[in-house]
Amino acid sequence: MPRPSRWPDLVHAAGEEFRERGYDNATLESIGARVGILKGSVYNYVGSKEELLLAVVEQPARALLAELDRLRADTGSSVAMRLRELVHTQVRIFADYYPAAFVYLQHVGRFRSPAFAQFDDMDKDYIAAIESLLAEGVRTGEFSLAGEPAVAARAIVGMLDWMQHWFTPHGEEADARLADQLFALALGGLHAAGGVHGVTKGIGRTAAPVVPPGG
Amino acid sequence: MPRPSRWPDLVHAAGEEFRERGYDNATLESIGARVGILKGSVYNYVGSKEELLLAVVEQPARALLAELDRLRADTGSSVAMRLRELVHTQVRIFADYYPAAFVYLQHVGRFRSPAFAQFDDMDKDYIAAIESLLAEGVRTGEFSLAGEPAVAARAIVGMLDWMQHWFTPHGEEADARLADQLFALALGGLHAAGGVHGVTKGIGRTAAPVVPPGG
DNA sequence: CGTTGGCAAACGCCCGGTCGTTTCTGTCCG
DNA sequence: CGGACAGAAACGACCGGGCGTTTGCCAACG
Repeated sequence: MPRPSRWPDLVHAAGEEFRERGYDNATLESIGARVGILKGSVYNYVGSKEELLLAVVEQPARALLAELDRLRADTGSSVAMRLRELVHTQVRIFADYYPAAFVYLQHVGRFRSPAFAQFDDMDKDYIAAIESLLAEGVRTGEFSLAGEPAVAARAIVGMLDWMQHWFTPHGEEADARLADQLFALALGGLHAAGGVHGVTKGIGRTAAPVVPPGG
Repeated sequence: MPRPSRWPDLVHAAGEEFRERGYDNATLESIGARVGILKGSVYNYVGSKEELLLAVVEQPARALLAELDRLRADTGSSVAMRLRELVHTQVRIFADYYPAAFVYLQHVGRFRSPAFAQFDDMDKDYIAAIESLLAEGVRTGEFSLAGEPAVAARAIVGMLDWMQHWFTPHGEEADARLADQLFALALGGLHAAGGVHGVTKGIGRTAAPVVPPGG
C-alpha cells in the first residue's frame, strides 16, 4: 500500500474537526487521531494549528473569490440571471468544499491573525458586490425595491450563509434543486418588496437608511 | 454613592466580551477588567464562567420562547400577519437584548453542557413552528409554494439569524422599518416561489425532498 | 547508514478556579 | 467621640489541567 504524504488527510481531518467542535475546541490530538497518529507526529507535516485552519479555509475562499470576479465581470446577463448564478455557485461551493466552506463561514469576520485579514476583506467585497448588483436591478427597472439594497443584500447573504446550520450535500441534482428554491425565494422577495402585496401597504416607507454605511 | 451588587454589570460585560471574542477566547480577567475588578474578585459574584454564559443567554432565550408560544397560540390572524409579527419580534429581541441575543445565536446548536440542552431543543421547536406556519399558508391557499416549507423556513430563519453579523440597534422606529423590509422580502419570496416569474419557469419542480427530515 | 516518520515525554503558557489576606465601611458600645 | 468588631468585597498568589509546541529516541526502509 502506497504511503502518500498525510498533509491532505490532515487538512481534511482538521476541516471536519473544526466544523464539529469549532477551531478553539478542536485539538491536534483529535485531529491526529483521525488519521491514526499522535499529536506530536502531526508536526511532521504541519507548522502550526493556525496553518491548518488556513489550509482548510483557503480552497472555499478561493472558489468564492472566483465567483466574486465572475459576478463583477458579467455585465451581459440580467440581474436575475446573475443572482441565480450566484446562488447556484454558492450552493455548489458548500457541497464541493464540505465541510471546509462551513468552517470558513464560522470564522469569517472574526479572524484574529493578520494572515486571515484577506478573507475578511473578501467578505466585505462580496456583500458590496451583491449590494451593487441589486442597486443595478433597481436602476434598470428590473425590479422595484422599496427598501434599501443593503438590507436586501444582507438578507440574501444570510439566507445563503446560514445554510451552514442545516445543509448537507445530496448530490449535484438535488443540490441544484435546492439552489433553485432558494433563488426563487430571494428573487421573489426582491420583486415583491416594491409593495405589491397588501400587507406591506403603508409600511416600509423608508426615509432614513436603516443600515449604517459601515454595515 | 450607593454600591449595588456587580452581578448585572458582570453579566453585561460578559455579554460584550463573549460577543467580541467568543466564549472560549473571553477570559474572566478581561470580563472583570470591564467592571474594574480582578478575576479573583469576580468569584465573589459568579460561580463559574459557564454560569455567566447561562445568564447572558437566558433572557433573549426566554423572550424567543415567549414568541414561540405566542406564534403557536395565534390561530386567528392570517399566516402573513403572523409572519410579520414573528419578524418584528425577532428584530426587537435583537435590539432589546443586544449583544446577548447575538451570543445566543453564536452558540445555538453547539452547546456542550446539559444545562444548555433546553436551548438547542427550543431552537428546533422554533424552526419547526415556522415550517408548519408556512405549510399552513400553503394549505389554506394563502400562497403557493413550489418548494418545500422546510427550505423556505430555513431561508427565513437564516435571513433573520444572520443579522448578528451586521445589525446594530438604531432606535425603535428605525428598527421597525428594518423589520418591515425584511418581512416584505420574506413574504414576497413566499408568494413568488409559486412560479410567478418567468425566470423560475421550468425549474424547481421538486420530486424528492431536498432537506432531510433531521434537518 | 541516512532519511523518514512515528512515539513518548516534556515544556511552557494560558486560564479557570481557590483561598488566605487585606482594606474599607458602617455599627455598636463605652 | 472613639475604639472594637463584623461583614463585604477586592487583592494577588497559587494550583491544576489542557493543549500547542518541542525534543529525543527508535524502528523501518531503501
